[in-house]
Amino acid sequence: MAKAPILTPRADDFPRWYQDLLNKAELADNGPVRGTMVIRPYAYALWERMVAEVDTRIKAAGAENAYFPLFIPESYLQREAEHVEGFSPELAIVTIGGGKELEEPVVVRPTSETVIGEFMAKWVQSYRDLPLLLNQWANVVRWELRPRMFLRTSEFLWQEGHTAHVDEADARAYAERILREVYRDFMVEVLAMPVLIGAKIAQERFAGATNTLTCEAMMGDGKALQMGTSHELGQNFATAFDMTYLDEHGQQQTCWTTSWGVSTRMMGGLIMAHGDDAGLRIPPRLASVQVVVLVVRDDDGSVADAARRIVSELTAAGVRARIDDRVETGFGRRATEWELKGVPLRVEVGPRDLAAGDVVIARRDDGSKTTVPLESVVGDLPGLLEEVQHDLLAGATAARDARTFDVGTVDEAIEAAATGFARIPWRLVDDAAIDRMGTSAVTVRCLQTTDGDLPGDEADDELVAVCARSY
RNA sequence: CGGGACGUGGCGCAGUCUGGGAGCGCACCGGCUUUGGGAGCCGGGGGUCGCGAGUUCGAAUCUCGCCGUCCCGACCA
Repeated sequence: MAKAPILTPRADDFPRWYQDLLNKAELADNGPVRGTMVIRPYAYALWERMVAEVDTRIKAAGAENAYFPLFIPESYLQREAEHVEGFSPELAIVTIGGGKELEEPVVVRPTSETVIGEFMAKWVQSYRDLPLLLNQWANVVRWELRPRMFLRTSEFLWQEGHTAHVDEADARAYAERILREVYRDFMVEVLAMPVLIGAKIAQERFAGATNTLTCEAMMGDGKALQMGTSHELGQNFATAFDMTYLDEHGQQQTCWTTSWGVSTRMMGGLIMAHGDDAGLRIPPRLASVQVVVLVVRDDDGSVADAARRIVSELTAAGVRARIDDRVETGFGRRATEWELKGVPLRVEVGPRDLAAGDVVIARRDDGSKTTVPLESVVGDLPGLLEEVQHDLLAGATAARDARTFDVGTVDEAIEAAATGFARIPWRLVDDAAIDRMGTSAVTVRCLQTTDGDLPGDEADDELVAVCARSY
């Protein structure tokens, strides 16, 4: 009598579960060119919600949006040695335009430090022009050898912020501010993902950065995912692009710059952090559809009328609600579809409910159902959405903590990282240890203070290295 | 890019070893009955068997090449 599972159970084959979910929840398809993907409307609606929430926070941090070209002269990349070395293997380069060989090949941007640096240099003349705080929403291309939908695709959508500052302290403070007030705040408060913040070790830094800060999340299989990064670029790009200004003493100075980004990779993180064997579980503050009002059946049109009334009242109350009145399709199928898509709350209305003056509310996060009076449902739902939001974060935090282990040796770290995160004193991790962990696919995800904050002035031997397998 | 597995209607697969009718389940379309957890019955539509060569009277099936997908590794913000 047991039906075949809708999705491959996560415990059986996590990657397969992920693929199944992308298909069944109508999130994405592979594109015709290897490594590319088509983002379907439901997933794109979620991305648009992410964009809206992140964009609001970026603007609150003082940055302005602009747009720079997709094509970058190859020579720009070459001006910063580490940068070009880091990106060369994954560049897409256009050599023919308009049917003719180009005099200088153009690269399809893998990131825009170089073009933006060129223009920042032009725009910054005085210390009064600083800080210069820019952001752009764009697509970028990095030719990937091993693509994975949303997590690593050859083309992806993202936001890249680029800023220039008078000195190192100001640049550092801004890079940290973005990490805390934009990225972590968004991930914790909206995505309900309890991300760790920390600094990357030298080997894991962005090509051309002097310091890379990161938000790391734990996925449902215990592996880590880098959800966003904020870089201090020192004066590397400022020097390469002659980004200078006159200070208040009339002295020529070189800027200090930062860059920071989050991408459609966060979609993959959202899926793998909250998804369960029945599908997605979208946190309410993110959800493009927070409540679906499902007409169970309708003999005379009265049920649909009641459902429409609920939807319009919810909409008026600021809830993102929609109706499902496809009564020609069975109840069970439709309930299953909305579960796959992770809609946080489902309101079920049928003739029996209506006769009793009730509706049924089903929570996606814990599967519970409660019957409530029709009159109170609209008033109750906003609070219930917040409760679901809170419980998803609490659940993800508990799941992460249950798989996080403080260890005292590299061997223990490797063992703990097989199922989750290992926290080990950084002073115990030398180059040989990093190599040894590497053979078990374990890497240092970030360095933190013992209480989980960004490294500051403390000596290295007081820091903790969080180690894990990762995507 | 190295190792492995796999490409057959939208999805999941059988058929390939041993060459000769392109099939099954789900999904889709129509009708009737249904509708409180993945509906039932009847009737339908849809596939150059990944692509290209080759062997053969004849290729989904054998050979070679290429492309793609998934896993592992290397690489990678």
